[in-house]
Amino acid sequence: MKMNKKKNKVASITDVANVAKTSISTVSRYFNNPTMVAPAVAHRIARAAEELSYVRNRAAASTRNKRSGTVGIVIPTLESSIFAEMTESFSSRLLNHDMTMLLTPSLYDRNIEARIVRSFTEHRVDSVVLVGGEHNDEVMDLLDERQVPALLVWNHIDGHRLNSIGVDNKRIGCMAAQHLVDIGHRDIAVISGLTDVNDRAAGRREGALDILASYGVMPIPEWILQTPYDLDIAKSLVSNLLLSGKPRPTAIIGGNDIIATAAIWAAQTHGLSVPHDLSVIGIGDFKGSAEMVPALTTIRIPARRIGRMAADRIAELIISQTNGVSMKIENHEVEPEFKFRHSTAPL
Amino acid sequence: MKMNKKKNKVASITDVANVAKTSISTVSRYFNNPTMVAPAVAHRIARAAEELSYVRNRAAASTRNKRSGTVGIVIPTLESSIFAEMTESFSSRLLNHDMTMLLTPSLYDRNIEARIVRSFTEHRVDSVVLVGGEHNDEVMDLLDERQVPALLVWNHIDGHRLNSIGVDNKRIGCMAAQHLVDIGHRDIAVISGLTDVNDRAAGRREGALDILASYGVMPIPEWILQTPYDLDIAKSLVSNLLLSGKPRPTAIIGGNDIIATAAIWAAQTHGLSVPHDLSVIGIGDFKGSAEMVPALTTIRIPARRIGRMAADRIAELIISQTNGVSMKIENHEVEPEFKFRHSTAPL
DNA sequence: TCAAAATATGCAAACGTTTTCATAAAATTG
DNA sequence: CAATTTTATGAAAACGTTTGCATATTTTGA
Repeated sequence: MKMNKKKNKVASITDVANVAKTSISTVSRYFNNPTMVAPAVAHRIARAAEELSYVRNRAAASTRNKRSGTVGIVIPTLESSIFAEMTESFSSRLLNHDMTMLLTPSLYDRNIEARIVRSFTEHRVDSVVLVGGEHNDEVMDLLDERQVPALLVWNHIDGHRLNSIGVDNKRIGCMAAQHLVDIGHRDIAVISGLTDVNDRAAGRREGALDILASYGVMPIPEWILQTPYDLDIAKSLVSNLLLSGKPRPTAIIGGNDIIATAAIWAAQTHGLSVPHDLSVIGIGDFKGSAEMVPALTTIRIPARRIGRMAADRIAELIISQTNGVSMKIENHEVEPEFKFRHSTAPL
Repeated sequence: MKMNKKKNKVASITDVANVAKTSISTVSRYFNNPTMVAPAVAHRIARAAEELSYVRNRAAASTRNKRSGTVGIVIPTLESSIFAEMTESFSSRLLNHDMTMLLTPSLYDRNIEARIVRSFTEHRVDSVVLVGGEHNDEVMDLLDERQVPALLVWNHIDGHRLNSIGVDNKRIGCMAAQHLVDIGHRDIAVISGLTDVNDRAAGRREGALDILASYGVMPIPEWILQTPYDLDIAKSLVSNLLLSGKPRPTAIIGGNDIIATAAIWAAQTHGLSVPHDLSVIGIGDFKGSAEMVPALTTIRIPARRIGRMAADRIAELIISQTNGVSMKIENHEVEPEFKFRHSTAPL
């Protein structure tokens, strides 16, 4: 039965120092740089900390040393696993660098995003990662003024003023369209995500349409559609397209695997067989795309790799900023990968 | 062209006070309790803050007032959208309470979970949210010693020493089994999640088997299986089951919608029709379960509601702790909902 | 009009750390 | 063994806030 100095306050570094009969400086060093304290003292500190169940206060530490050990990431959504894989690998890699992730979904709303980034800066995150290249001025200014190392993930944006790691969405759109053309399709619908709030979606659509145009098989306007990344909405959109009574496309490019999946289910619901009656290609290669029936032909975006690279890059940026050396902006492109499965077939 | 007091340091409350010709106390009050400062002064402060692009430092604030404005939540995984809906509604509701979420996935590993919780306490989160009822002693001790208000979500655990909000998983297991029995099935396989790392999975399986036993239709051992919540693995597990050459069940209870979906795809891949040749029921009602073909019969867990309630409860716990009043532990049960769709049919 | 009450402000201490600088002790060198 | 270098330690300042207390100012009430 031990008694605490102050009534049920949690132990501070001072308490540990007292019990260990040493100074708070030494205790601090013990935790941050164990090798510089003598073994005997180290042992006393360890015992004291144990006995008092001391937990260091990183918030307090950050007031002095500027580093909070957190990095904030805002992603459009947690749902539908689009960013889940990336975030998950990012987070576990970050743990290796002894940092903690602050994650908040913005629901594809740039104003919410701005609000979140502001909150992040109030908490003095060491770094911020954002999805895509389009952000409110407020966000850019904030990051700029405060010199917060920032990283854009998911798409590659050549020459962006911020670091980025991701894929070239336009190129991916091209690849998808090219595949369908290659296997003989000419009547192709392009169903993208919401291009005004989502630069990835815009890039992909642009790439797809470019290719189609170059082959002289530009879709009729009714075949160029947009939908949120939502199975429910996308499925009914495609249902309408298929049931309109108008000429039906022989193939559909989905802006991502969600849309492609929704398209397949819409077709199946109305008795159409994929790929026999309709070919569908997606983008992303999300969890489950390879297992569904028919397995989805798609362009794989290496999400886990992006997450891992992002974490490493962040760590790099932070230590270099701590050391006062400024790093060159880098825009790194990662390679997409075409996955030919069973949801597309030659005409 | 304005010049800063110190070379390119970010503005602090002191700088704001100087520019606004008032004291830091007043500036502090302006941000925390705007009504107590006179309009004229408030206006000067607002201008000064604007001019200096001042961002308050909540990390510093927390050293004095004990509240960091963050809550830490650890969930098993970000993937497969199991917890995504809950987390998303939790997070946006939390924003209403002016708090920020620290989220980290534990990958169903209790040691990682413990490590994360420790990191959370180092960052002095105001509260911790955990999924399920089974956690390392270290976690429980830490929460206990430091009196961190904690909340368990996802399953209802009567009489747990921590607050909880969730469903009764055993009961859900019962509902699923009951449905299949009701529509005439007797040869039923039960494929659960990993029961040793997942008390939800264990509860569901127990409930299902209880019901089946009570009808005298206990599955043969080969029909009681476990798998991680992974479409890939689950699908091949079910494939093996269906192709074993041994007698085939007429129905499968999936431990969650992932497993159920995998079961359907496995069946379809091998030319079996669902629900004609095989009925499949899931648990969860994840995104897409209603849209797939056939639409999945499942027991809905109201994830968004749980998330919202959790955020509100957390806010409550924190303010009551700030005020020094201690709240009674509450274990709140939320109602699951049976969704009869097209993946199950009478025998 | 004057005392009393309410309101607005500032001072200074406190929060729990890290880190610079100085110094004491120990190890190394010749 | 003395002179020098290395290592380990502590004192104290600093980080950016909040808040209790005291005081100055304004408002209220009779």
